[in-house]
Amino acid sequence: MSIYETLNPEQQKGVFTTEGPVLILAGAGSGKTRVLTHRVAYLIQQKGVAPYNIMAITFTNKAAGEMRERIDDMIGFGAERIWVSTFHSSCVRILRQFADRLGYDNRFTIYDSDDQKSLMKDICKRLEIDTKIHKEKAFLSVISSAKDELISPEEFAQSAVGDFDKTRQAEVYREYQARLKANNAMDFDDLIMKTVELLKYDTEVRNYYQERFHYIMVDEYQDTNTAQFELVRLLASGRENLCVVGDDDQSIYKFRGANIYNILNFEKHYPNATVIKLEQNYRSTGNILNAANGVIANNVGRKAKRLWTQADEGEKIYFEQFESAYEEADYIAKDIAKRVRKGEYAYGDCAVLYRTNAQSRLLEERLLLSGIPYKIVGGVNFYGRKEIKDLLSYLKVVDNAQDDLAVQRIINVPKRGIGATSMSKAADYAYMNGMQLFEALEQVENIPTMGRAAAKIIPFVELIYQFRRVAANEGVSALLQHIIDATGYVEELRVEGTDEAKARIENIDELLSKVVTYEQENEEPTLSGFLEEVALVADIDSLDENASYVVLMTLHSAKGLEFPNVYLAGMEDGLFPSYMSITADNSDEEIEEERRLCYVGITRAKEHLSITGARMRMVRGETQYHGISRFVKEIPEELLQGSTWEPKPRDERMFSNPAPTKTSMKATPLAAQTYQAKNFGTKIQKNSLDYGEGDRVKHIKFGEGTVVQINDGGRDFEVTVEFDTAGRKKMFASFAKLQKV
DNA sequence: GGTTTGAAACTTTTT
DNA sequence: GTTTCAAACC
Repeated sequence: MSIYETLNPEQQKGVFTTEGPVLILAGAGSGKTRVLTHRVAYLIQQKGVAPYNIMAITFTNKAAGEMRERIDDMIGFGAERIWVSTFHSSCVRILRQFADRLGYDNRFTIYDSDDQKSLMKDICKRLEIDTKIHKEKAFLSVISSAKDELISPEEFAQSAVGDFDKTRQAEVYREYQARLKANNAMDFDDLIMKTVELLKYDTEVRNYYQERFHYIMVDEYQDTNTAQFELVRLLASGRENLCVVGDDDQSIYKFRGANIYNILNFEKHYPNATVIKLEQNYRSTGNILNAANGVIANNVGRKAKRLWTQADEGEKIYFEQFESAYEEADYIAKDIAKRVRKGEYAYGDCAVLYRTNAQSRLLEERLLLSGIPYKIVGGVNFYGRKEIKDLLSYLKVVDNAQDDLAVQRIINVPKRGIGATSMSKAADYAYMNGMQLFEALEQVENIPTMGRAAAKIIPFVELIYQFRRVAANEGVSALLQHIIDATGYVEELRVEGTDEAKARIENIDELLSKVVTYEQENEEPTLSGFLEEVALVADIDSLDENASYVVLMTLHSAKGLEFPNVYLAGMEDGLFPSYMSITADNSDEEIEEERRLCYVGITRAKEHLSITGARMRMVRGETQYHGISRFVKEIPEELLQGSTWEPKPRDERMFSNPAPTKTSMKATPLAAQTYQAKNFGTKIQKNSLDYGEGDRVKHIKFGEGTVVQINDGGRDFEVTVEFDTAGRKKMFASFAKLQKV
């Protein structure tokens, strides 16, 4: 029996239709990855296509890795010659080869959003723009959108004529781009845009890649932006053996420039396209699927389709609205613990999904208290940590002397007595003479305004020279170790001795082992190669599905994943859909995007789905009151169990408005449902302390300790605790949430 | 030049 | 509730 017989007829069609443009509309859980991997196998085994001629593009490294692994299993030898990678790494690979044709050095640096922000800050200073009025972030977002649409600084300036604000943006954009180039750096958007430029204007390069890639496949096509569309179009032009897979109902990255019309209008771009719909779902139970269908049916402007399954109805969806976010988190933690205890699920089968990263804190607290192993995806990226960025900046300076930003970052880390004044003198001198910062530092004795600081700068320059000599003779890991030793970075942390410093050292150790892994896994490890790999990883890439912990993440991060037991937390109007989307000018569109996000969330669940919300929740230190998310009300009622959204008896002192009934809620304008009340619910129960001086207590972060002193601070008690490991801390009783042991 | 302190902004989502 | 950033102080 051939491997293709296990596929359903539509999936087979997707595999066997190899020539010409193909659009596969693949609903959630319809086996699109199976189709893509089988398609690759079919091309190689049945059509005799060389692996070398096949390209598959995804959005995350994780997706690319999984696809590569599955293809490896199917065809074995030769699979490594296929290009399976993300948009960004594909582009870097092309640019490392040909960036010199655009006037860059092929060893360019990749700037992350932190780097972008520092650069922008500097530019605003140079252009004398008051960042109190015009935010750096606003400029960056304008520039990013322009790049997504392939609008160059020059074109932007032309379209800005007569518009004062836009003219200023154009100037910033031009300067920003000039500085990136001077620093021999590209931001994320540049990676795509510059590759498109290269393919568009350099016939030789275009021909080279068009000759190379005979068959191109793109995953998650609904999330491509204009630049990515153009990139794919250029690579595929000629043969046009282009197969795109996507689901318009799962398009959730509009804010990042994703153009939903890329998928909706695919048949217009390619009139001879074959369109295949995968509507059979192999993931979820009937109830979960019907809930998802019920919600998404409220969107207009989508391709008609309806997912179905052969699976049983399964359990009903559990829904409950809690009084506070605290109780909600408590319920989720207890429910997970209960199900694991009963042997129903392992920790690794459970995922908690939410709209915003900020929601993770409460959940984390409860899980920690219940002793449930968990992992939070997103939030602070490993490579975003200070100590990691510092060390990476050393590597960057060694690799690319033009990277002013990296020089700026490390010149006084660890402290060398080179302060802001000296650095701005050096930066001004470099700016005046059209040289890079490091060049200016190399000839610091020529900087007239520089006084005694010069004596401190010379050893720094020498240090970098020394690192370069090491880099020339030894591997990346040896270089990094040398940098750590020579700068005394870890030593300084060790002397500090605090828990935070210890955590930093651990992170640095992890960085070292990542370098070693990189060296082992690559045939030709290089410093640039390592830095590139580091720049392009996303947090989700590190997720291991077989691990035994509960996963907490945003709905966005959850796309493409599946779990037997899923919790959708914070299903409240004003949080999800977000207040921003409800009040936006184009509210209808924004709400539809949120609804797609909800659809993504529901369809992550295989067997069991719990939907929860809270009436009361702290947002930015302010207590807010929310009604139940409108999306919950779009789920057919017969699919739900648990408490429905009938209002519960409520505390009259807290709510002066009459409780909305089920029918009146639908009619009530939103503003009435989502109101804020300052200082409500934050009153402290002053007599509620169940511990006293001398008692043993437990704190979430600091562990156990002894209460030394309790002071009546008026509105709250101020408690001093001597912790066994963390030392003496003073804290307010209402915040510390100490527990008597 | 470095450290401390207080105010202000922040949160929608990220390759 | 947390983080970031500037001013004031050492």
